[in-house]
Amino acid sequence: MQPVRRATISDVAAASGVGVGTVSRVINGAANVREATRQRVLRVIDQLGYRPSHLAAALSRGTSRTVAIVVPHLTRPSTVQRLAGALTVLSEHGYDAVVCHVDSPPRRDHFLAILTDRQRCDGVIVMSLPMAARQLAGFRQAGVPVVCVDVSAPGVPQVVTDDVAGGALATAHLLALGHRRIGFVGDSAARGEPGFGFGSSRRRMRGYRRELAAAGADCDPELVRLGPYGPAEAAGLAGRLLALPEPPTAIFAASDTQAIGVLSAAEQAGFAVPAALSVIGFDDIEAASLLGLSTVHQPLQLSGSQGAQRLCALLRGEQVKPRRQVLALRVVQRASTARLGTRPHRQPARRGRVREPVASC
Amino acid sequence: MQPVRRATISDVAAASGVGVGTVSRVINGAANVREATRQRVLRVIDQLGYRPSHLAAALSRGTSRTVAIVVPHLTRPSTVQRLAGALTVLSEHGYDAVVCHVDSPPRRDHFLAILTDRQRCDGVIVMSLPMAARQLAGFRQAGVPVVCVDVSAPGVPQVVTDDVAGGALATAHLLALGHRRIGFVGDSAARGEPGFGFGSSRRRMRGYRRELAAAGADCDPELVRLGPYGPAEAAGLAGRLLALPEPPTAIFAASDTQAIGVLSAAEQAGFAVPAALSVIGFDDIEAASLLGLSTVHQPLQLSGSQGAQRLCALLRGEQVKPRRQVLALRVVQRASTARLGTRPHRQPARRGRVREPVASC
DNA sequence: GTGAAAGCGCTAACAC
DNA sequence: GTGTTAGCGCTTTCAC
Repeated sequence: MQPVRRATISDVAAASGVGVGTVSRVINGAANVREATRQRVLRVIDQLGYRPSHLAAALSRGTSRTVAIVVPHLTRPSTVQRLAGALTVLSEHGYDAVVCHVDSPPRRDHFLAILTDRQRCDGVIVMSLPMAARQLAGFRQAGVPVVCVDVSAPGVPQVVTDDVAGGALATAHLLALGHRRIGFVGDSAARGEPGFGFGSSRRRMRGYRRELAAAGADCDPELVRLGPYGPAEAAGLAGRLLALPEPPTAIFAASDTQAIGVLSAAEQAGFAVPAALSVIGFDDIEAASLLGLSTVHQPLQLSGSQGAQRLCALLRGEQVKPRRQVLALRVVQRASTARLGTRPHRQPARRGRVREPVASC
Repeated sequence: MQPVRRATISDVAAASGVGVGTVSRVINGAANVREATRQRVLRVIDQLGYRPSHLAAALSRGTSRTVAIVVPHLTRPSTVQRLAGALTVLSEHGYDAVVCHVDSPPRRDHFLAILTDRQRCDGVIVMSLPMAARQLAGFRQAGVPVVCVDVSAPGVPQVVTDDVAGGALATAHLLALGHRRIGFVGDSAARGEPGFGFGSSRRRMRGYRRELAAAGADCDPELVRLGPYGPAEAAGLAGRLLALPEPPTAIFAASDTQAIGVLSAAEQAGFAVPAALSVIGFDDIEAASLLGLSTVHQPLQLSGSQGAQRLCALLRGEQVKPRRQVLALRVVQRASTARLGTRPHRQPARRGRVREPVASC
């Protein structure tokens, strides 16, 4: 039906009686083209149904205008928000974004390896994924700029939060409410997991332990329960916590998703929240405010957009000034945490007070 | 530090004393290369730190091995699952996936326009986004294969569910439990929204109306409440429904996310679920099972992977046989729906019974 | 099994 | 302003 051989730039040039250079200028909106010429070329382009070749342009130009985003756990609410933030910025800057979803260590290594191909992408954003020294060296050697989001890497521009401080913040909030027996529900560092052993859950737990120790509170190892990420799993862990002879009066979950599991377990076990059990999460995803969940807020979307912004700056040849950008964390108190011993007074479940900003940009 | 000019294939050829053709064969794992030669070339590649140019290879080959996914509402749980399903399959087939996140009609049109560029992508997957005839024609003319997921388009291979039937299914479930006054909470077709006026919510509502009419049940227009997507918004709508002089005894929400808002509103308004109010959602996202939410299950991830699979087949030059693939829907009953008039008997909140499969593959 | 050479379709530098 | 030309770095015949 359609002619098999599609028009190229030189077909357009010939048909409009100009050189390919001029056609190229018209296509790319260069200023130095007479309006009449421009119109004529445009008309021919339309008549011939000419569409420029993305590849040829990119090869000739020497840059693909593509950025790769390497990211595990895509289906977690926090991850998606980061991704969305990055996509918006990249798109605004005219970059295509190829998303590399990491669902296993081999896949991670695969992506990290091929992205050092020449002219595959102009830069890459690595989210929540610790990189091996060899992989970092690979990018450096290939001259492919990298920006990390939610993870650190030596010498790489990064947008992070202080998870340890955040864990401490959550714990301090509970301590301030008079709690002394505070449980923790977080991720086990499952073997074979993409970010094996270095996730945010671990760091938040460190903050929890530090704060407990500083307060001289109960550091019973039985109060710490780790398992696979997921609300149902967290519910299971919390259930066992609540079945203890001396159960905790408060639980800090490493993420809101897990905190939701904890809430569910509490209901199941007949612990009224917050009267009999205080619960605090981390992230401040959308569901948190709906459920009246107290949590540690972090700017998820912003982390993604900032990461992308920094990469774009890098690609413009600019320097990114403080290598490490630390985003602010703050406790948002809602209806799931209360003073120890308080009777079930109904609190507004929707609006939360904001407290204690921490860290800076 | 590093030599500015990086090695090309001809550098490798020269250094290993063979022609570029041979190097190309080695790189691409072609069979007809003597083992000794192969080893020698490989060694030189390593020494020179040679990395093939993705762009040059693609241009020369005439295909980018890239697939674009155009998708709105990325942060909705259902969308992410579809996306994840597609990404996995594409990656397995060696395709890069560029994700085009549509957050407004102009952006949608922008993406749909540039994706018809020659050699930009080998094919595109359009999710949950109705396409204009002109856009469809654009792809056809450009020879870029398109597959739709969660949306129909004339002449385009598509993976969908029967949302109307799903809406009817949910409603029938409530009717079977004895409910007659059944509310509906769904999306308003907000002007300026990407998929203006043709979302799944609308179709599910049609099924709801049809089923009510067929049963001769109450079709009070006051029982239908539409608003912007989101749990908080849905909670608001449900709140007003429950404040009615004669409130509904059951509510069907167009998505689980909105159903969660309804649950929250019910709690707020003092309606015990399911004793005083039955609630059913749609999608069966992870949170649904945790909250014991009855819902209409649809295979989200599968829709994405099937869409990708079909596109890959298309790109292999194969025919995709039934143009329209309809995925099965079924009601999953959990703890949020019960027979009208039933007293608050505790049901297991986690495990659900599965009922009434509908439609086929 | 291997080398030589012809493109792939465009951008950018340079001359007019 | 506009035309001409030299690459961009690879894949792929086609001989040998």
